[in-house]
Amino acid sequence: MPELPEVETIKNDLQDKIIGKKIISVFPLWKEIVKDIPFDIFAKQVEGREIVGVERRAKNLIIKLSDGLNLLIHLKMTGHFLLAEDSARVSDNGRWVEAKNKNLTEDKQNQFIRIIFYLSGNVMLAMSDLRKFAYIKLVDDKEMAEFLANYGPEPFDENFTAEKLGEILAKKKTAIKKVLMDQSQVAGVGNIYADEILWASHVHPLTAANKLTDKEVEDIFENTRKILLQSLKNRGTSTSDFRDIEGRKGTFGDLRNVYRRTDLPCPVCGGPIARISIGGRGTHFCPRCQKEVK
DNA sequence: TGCAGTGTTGCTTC
DNA sequence: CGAAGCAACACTGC
Repeated sequence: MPELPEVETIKNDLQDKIIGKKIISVFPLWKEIVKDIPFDIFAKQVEGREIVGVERRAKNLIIKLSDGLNLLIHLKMTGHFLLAEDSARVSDNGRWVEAKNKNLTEDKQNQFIRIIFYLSGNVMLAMSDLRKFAYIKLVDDKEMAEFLANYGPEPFDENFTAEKLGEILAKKKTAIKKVLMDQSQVAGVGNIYADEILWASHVHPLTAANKLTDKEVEDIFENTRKILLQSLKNRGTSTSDFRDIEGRKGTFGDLRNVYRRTDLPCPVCGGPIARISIGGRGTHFCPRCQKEVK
């Protein structure tokens, strides 16, 4: 589940590897990954363009192309990129075949390649996505700006403060867990980090957002930054599908305290972690440490 | 073995 | 209009 730290990891790696390269050609293994326009039109539009930047906003990855066009990419749950340098080729079943990149395909998660970009300098950029939820859209700068305007503040934006978060939460009377995961309120937090942030803040996930004390809001704000940064330093969470552009797993999963730890002991009090469903999502918390529901 | 669970977003329904 | 529910999909685990 690529959330902020996972998409940021991909962004950073891609910035080092693909900026300045030209898209020579695009090879589809599943054409429908490109939304809104036919694949052939898409291919014609992007071929020959230079990659001039890579950015992230919320969980979106944006690959900026020359002359104001952008690849707007959402990885949804199982999407990830794989980059291969030198003489890589692809077989018609979507698997990398050249020996140099064999380590990438031995991992089952890497075997669902849907599209490949052949770049200048013998670089091949593939997008893998087991569940076919991920998409690529071709948008110009104006459409991009309009789309991104729907999102809430970025956790690491210097203008985002505990006070700003407090103003957002005061307007919502639903469960804090839902608000944290709502991309139009706060950008980049998904199920894994919402559970971890609330545990670290000693806040029960069902607590109404507008009933939180100033102290709790401050804790949630601080822990959001702290946990996302810690995960970023660990190159994300790979408890299931996430891989970086070299096919490697992130290590934050080893550091998690509650997410997917149902019935295991809480690292602080030793009591069993509980699992409930909030908004249809599995939610993990410690009933002793996160007691109060207001 | 069949079927519930998994998770993000956006569309539909209330 | 806000909020809840579900579909999109494919694989895993019980």
